[in-house]
Parts: sequence; C-alpha cells; structure tokens
Amino acid sequence: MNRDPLVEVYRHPLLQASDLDQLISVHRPISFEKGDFILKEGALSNAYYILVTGLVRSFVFDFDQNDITTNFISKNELILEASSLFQGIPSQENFQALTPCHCLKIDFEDFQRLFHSIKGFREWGRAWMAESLFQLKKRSLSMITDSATDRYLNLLSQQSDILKNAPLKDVASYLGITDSSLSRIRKETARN
Amino acid sequence: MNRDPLVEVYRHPLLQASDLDQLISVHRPISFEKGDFILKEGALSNAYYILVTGLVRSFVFDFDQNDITTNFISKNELILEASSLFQGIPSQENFQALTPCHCLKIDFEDFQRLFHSIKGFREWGRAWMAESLFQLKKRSLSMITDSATDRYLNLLSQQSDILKNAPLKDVASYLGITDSSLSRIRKETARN
DNA sequence: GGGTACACTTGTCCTATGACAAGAAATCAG
DNA sequence: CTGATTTCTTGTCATAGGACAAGTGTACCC
Repeated sequence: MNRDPLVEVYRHPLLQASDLDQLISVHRPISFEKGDFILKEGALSNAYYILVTGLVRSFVFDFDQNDITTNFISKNELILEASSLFQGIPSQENFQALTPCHCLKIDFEDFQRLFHSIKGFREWGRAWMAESLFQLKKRSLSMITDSATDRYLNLLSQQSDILKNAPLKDVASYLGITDSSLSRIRKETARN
Repeated sequence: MNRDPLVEVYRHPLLQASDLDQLISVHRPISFEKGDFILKEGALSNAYYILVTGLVRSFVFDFDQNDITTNFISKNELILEASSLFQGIPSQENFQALTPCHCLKIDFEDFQRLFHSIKGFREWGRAWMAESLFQLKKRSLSMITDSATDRYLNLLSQQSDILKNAPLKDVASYLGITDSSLSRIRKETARN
C-alpha cells in the first residue's frame, strides 16, 4: 500500500513517525465505481475514507426534492460525515463517486481506539474539524458577499479539477444557482 | 457560582459527575458591557466562554469593508473561535456583546489539560464541533434553498430573542440581505 | 433641551438570477 | 450503429432583492 496519501493527510506537528505507523496499519484500500454511493442518507456512518484518486460529491435533497450539492471531495481529502460518525445519528447527506475512486478506509472502532490512545492524533483530529468549520464559514460568507460569477471564477481558479469532472448541474447547485445560469456565466466569462 | 449553565452545556452521556466537577472548577465568571469586544479580529484566542446571560454577535468585514454578521450566540452557547483556539492562528472574526453579558471563562491551558485527561470530555468536545458543523451546513443550505422571507420567518420562529435584541442591520447581514430589504420583509410579513 | 448620531422605513429605479421551454450535443445501452 | 437518456445551451419573460437617496423616528450626550 502506498503510504504517501496517508503521510500527506496526517501531517501534524504532534504526530510522531511511530504514531503514523500505527495509523497507517489500520487503513484498508477500497475502490468505488463511478456512481457508487459511499454513504447514503439515513444510514449510520461507521468509518471514514481518505480519497486517494477520484472525485466525490456530497448532496442532500431540499424540501422540493431538488438535489443540492453540498461539497466536492478531491484527492487527499476526507470523506467523512461528522454528525453521523461522532454523534451516532443517521447521515443527512449522500456521498457519491463522480469518477472511479481509490480510497483508504478506517473503521470507527480503530479510529476511536487510536484517538483516545494517541495524543497527537487527537490534536490532528481537532485541527481537522476546526479547518472544516473554517472552510465552511468561508463558503457561507462567499454566498453572501460574492456574485454568482465571482463564486464560479473562484472555483475555477482554486479547484478546476471539479469543473473538469463534475456535471454542470452539480456545480451549479453547489454555487447556489441554476444550471442555466451557470451555463450563461460560463459563456460570458469564456469570452476573454 | 451557579452551576446550572455548566451542567446544561456539558451534558453528555460519557461525562461523569466527577468529571463535571473538575470542569466546573476551572471556569471563572466574567462580564462584558454592551459593545465590548470579547475577541477581536487578528488576536490569538486563548480561552473560550459560556454565555450565561446576554446576546453576542460574531462578524467579519468583507472585501468592501462591509460588516457581515456571521453568527449570533445566545444563552447557554459557547463563544469560541475554533481555528484560532485549536490551530493557533489569528482570529478572522470579531465577537462583540450586543447586550450586557455574563459569561464563564475557561483558559485554553486548563481546557487542554482536561481534554487530554478526561475521555468523556474529549467525546463531548468532538460532539460539540460535529454539532457546530451540522448547524453551519444547515445555514448554508438555507442560504441556497430558501428565500429571504423564509429565512427571516425561520429566525423569527426559532430564535426570536435575536430579533428582540439585535439591531436590524446586523440581522439583515446575517440573513444575507440589506437592511432596507429586511425592513420591507418585516412590513410585509407583519400584515397578517 | 437641542444637537448629533444611529436605527429604521420608504420611494424609485435597476439588475442578477430564476422559471419554463425548446433545441443541440454528448453519452450510453443494446 | 441507433435510439434513448442525459447534459448543456439558449431564448423569453418575470421577480426578488440591491443601490441610492430621503425621510422619520429614537436615543444618548453635554
């Protein structure tokens, strides 16, 4: 098993090499086909995944059953539903592979044992959640302060892999606009 | 010192009575006047607070120096900037008392010691962050799927204390609209 | 108590984006 | 290869909410 993605993901000043070895030893490779569900709404999450290659989308259905993309997960990011995994409640979100995906899976039981026994791992985990909160706050703020065009251009400059691999309608709902509007924005911004 | 708010906030199945006693012993009362800053943008956070009475607003300045309310904190909620406290980076947000506030403060040093020594406290902390993420996701989704009027009515029905104590312009930026629009929405929805 | 700032309302006009529908292009299954 | 399905584009029209400016409270302050 290639250790590189794990070394990358678990990089933290308080995580020692020996801790990392323990962590790595409880991860198992698993693959998903395009379209496969990694976690379904209503299910209990009992593991999380490190995405090694591929692209994953998380989404929910709104009141009118419209499918709304809540996030995209790229290479070296975690596929993890915190409220389900840590609070033991059914997942509100769906996670689906947009491309073929190679992942490394860690069961909650193993995670839990190492979380409580390795101080540096707890620090890493807390920092990961703080970072997730931070990113989500940035996104919320952007929904308030930036125009749809600006949000699209930011996504284009910072995560262009998403635009290459996700269907336009998924990107549109992620940006909070309709697919028609995104199509027009794309036409406008391409003209220069 | 009244223990009730702490008992309320630290309620968790894995937190024993003796753990709670330890926790309570490291909290100290502190008060703020209306308008006081509890944490300022650019500062390093080295503590968090439990709000016992009062109302607090967190906000940032956007690119054009507009003041945008990112959250309201009510009774029995935490005043805590996770990225600053846990990742040691300067706070991006300001926290300001909208009314006179009574709080209980816990220093990071004490928090850290208890976090690493009390298993149930770690579980509580992780659950708290998972819940924060969940609430923020709900809010983001609402910005995408609900109209401004719906967001206002939801706030009215679920957190009417905010509308009683916060100036309209702060509520407006929290809802992602201008104060003029909120004023009109309020006029419309009052007529029934 | 009169001034200065702040909070809120209201008017007019404008623009970004949505709703809906139709067509074109790409992808997929047999 | 062919038809079916999905993806993307484009048109027309409607509307929620923004920009800006003026007016009306309301509160604090010396």
